[in-house]
Amino acid sequence: MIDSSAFFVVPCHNYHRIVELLLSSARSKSTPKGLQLHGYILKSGLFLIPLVSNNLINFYSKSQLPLDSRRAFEDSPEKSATTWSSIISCFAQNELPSMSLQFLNKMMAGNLRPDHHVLPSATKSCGILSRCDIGRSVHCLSMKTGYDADVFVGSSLVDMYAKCGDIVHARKVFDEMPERNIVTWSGMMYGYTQIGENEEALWLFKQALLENLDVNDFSFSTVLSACANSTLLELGRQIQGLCVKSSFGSSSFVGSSLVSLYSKCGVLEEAHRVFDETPLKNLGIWNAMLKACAQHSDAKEVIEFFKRMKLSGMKPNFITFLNLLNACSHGGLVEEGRYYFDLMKESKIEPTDKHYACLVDTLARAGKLQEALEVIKNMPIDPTESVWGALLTGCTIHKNTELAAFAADKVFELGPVSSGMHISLSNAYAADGRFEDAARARKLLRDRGEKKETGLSWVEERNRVHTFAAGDRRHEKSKEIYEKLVELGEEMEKAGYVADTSFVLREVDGDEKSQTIRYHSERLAIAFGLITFAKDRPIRVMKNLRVCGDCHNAIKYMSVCTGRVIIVRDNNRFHRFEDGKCSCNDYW
DNA sequence: TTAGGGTTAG
Repeated sequence: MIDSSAFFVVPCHNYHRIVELLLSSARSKSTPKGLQLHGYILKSGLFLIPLVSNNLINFYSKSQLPLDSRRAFEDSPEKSATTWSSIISCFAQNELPSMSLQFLNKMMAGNLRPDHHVLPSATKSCGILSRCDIGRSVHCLSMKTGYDADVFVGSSLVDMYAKCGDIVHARKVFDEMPERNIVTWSGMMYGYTQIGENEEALWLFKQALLENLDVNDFSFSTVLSACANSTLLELGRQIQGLCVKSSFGSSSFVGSSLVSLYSKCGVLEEAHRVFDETPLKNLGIWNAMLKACAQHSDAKEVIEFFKRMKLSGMKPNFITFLNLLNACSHGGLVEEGRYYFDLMKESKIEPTDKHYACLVDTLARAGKLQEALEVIKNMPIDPTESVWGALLTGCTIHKNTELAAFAADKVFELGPVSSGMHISLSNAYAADGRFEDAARARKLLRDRGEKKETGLSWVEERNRVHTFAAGDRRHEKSKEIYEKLVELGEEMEKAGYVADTSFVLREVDGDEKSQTIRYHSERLAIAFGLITFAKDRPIRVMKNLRVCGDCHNAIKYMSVCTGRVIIVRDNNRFHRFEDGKCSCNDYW
């Protein structure tokens, strides 16, 4: 029932007052007030006035009620370009991008030309759908109508191409635009971070500063995530300073990027501080903090944070659960892993292959190989490489060579395999005595001209990054680094360290094996840290691959012999070595 | 006195 008595004070002929009320309901997100207004508008016949019905469409759009918006659109007697623009933008903003494009077609079928308000919305819809093909048509349309010179249209095109991964066209549009603003620049920076060209994104940010553009929370969060991706701690700190100065320090988007930056750089305390100091916490910052705890192997704390998050009224999404499940698998928490997996279904969130991979990983690492296999068999979606890969890893740890080879077969059946996977497959077959298949896996790797990703470790020193590969002698302090490692090696052996050469897969004799292992990239990076940094400063090393078992053991001895804290981040988590122990409890 | 473009967390 709609009660119009509340509007007795509103003179019927003054529809401007109604428009004002609609606008203020949209702004204050007061849906009930808007619904009452709608009743009044219908009763009084005011919906016949285009300005009123257009505003009604916009009110529903801002209230995230696109279907009601559509009804208001249908009721509107005179559909001008503005009316179409309102409804097309409504669908683009309310997760109905396909419908937004359908309405663009309808608009054109009625001989109305899309203008500079419609085109950005339509382009945005193409970006959301990752439909570069349709996006190109909209681009052509913009050029034909001359609206491609408009800064809104151009910026939306840059973003659309970036979202579709077509950085070349994004850049072409960007370069050819007659006028650019901070939105255009942010879109371009975002595009580069999406394809891993973080340095290019940083360079653009610097240009934006030099051109005196008003950088804002959007640009800050993007550039900070570029720093996070490249673990550029010092640069990130400097940019944080700029954020604070320009009063974007309390933005939750900026906060999420900062939490992620500090977490990825191994400075967990700072991540906590940023989290605590961000006044309005959105889902992103909660997820970033959960991920930070998970990366630093604090499964219990992840669970505590999750409880706090629910108490604060924040609803989890699929990323939240991915972090929870990840924490459970790293912490060896089998029961908890199962619990959160079921909780996700209760929360009506469909598990993706990555969620299944986490569950399988948890079970398989704990030695529950048959259960893990059952989970895979009962999956409602097709198991992917990461799911079978998780089973394979567990089988390797628990030396079930037959099941490992079976998992490897399944991976092979899926078709092309990612580069690191060939080695795992080959090893699984070899362990099961299937040498021909092992050779086949290796041959595939060679045929495709792929090499195993080179293992690299790096250390940040002020604004410089020192990178090392295994056996690398290119560094200017190479001589001191190797001397340090030899000296330290002797102390470590006295303390009881024995090199375990089974981690070297190449077929070489024993001596050469221990030589190779002695100079893995992380050891060179640590030695550099030892001879460079003050004694009380932790040595932070980043690595792109997993740390091998022997290095993991060796670094424990290094922490004892030198009395230093050594923090190593591998491709998915942190190891904090202190007094001969590692924070991962040897479970990684 | 209506309508348009960019961000975080995986």
